[in-house]
Amino acid sequence: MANLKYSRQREAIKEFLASTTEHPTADTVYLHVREEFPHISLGTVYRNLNLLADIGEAIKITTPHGGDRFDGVTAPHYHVLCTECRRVMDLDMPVLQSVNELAGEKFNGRIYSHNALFYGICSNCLKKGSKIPYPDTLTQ
Amino acid sequence: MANLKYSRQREAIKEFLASTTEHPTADTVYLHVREEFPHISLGTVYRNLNLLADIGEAIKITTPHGGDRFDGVTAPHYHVLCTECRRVMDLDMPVLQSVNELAGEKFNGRIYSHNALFYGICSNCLKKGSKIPYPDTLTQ
DNA sequence: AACAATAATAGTAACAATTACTATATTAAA
DNA sequence: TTTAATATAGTAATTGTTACTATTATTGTT
Repeated sequence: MANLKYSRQREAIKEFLASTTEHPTADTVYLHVREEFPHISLGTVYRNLNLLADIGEAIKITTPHGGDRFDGVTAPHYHVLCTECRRVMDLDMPVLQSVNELAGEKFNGRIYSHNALFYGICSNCLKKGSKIPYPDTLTQ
Repeated sequence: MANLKYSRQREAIKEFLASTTEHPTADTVYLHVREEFPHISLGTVYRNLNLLADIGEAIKITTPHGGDRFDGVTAPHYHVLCTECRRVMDLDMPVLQSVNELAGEKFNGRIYSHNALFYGICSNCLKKGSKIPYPDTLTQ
């Protein structure tokens, strides 16, 4: 593993991640960090976000729409994707660690983790009259 | 909803999806269907795969690496991603429908489904000596 | 404080996956 | 068999992301 060297840009990226629960994309992080570092490059943002994810200081969330999102909260937790506005929200529900073993029994190999993405309509979009889409089972 | 009109290309795509459990990418589908339709365009493959997913005759699986994958089996089920060889495999385990309600209690809105992707090492890669990577918790 | 070794950066180009566009062809139905 | 609608092939454009490179910043050492 390569030695990490401090960088102010990386620190700003971490701070921004810590300050939001919006699960921003790399581009959103870029737009915000650019307020402090007007010359920061998008590549630097990507490199650092991936680095943070690699060393376990951030989580990369892959969703069916748009680019990957990043989360500064590294404690295992699930997410909800509002399929109307495409916001990604935290779900304050314990991670079902036991399903890894359950799944392992059915799998010819080793399972060490899982993630779950819930699909729903957020309260905001419900207010606006959004309905659950068809097909209502999008389980991958 | 637009009226669907039969197309031989779409039929071939469906047949190929039905014939495999490999969860192919659009490109892989393209390469195979091209054996029967040498002039089929990649755009046609994408359009039809997305169409099939929209009408519930296929499932689109988004993974953290590489392009989306497609599955002709539409009954809800989970998948395992081997983080070594990146194969996506079916998991023969009942979908935990009850967690949707569980999650709904914790979410200010409506939840209608979820998907889960398990991370592991397949038997093949275990044989080759592959180990579980660090961090061992990749739960998004 | 100056130096050397290493890692990080900005800026740009390249890449991969996917969608959009358009003129032609196929399908379905009158 | 004409007509209207949908689908196609081929291509260009877009999006999200990574790779490259010369320069700069960091860190440890004299």
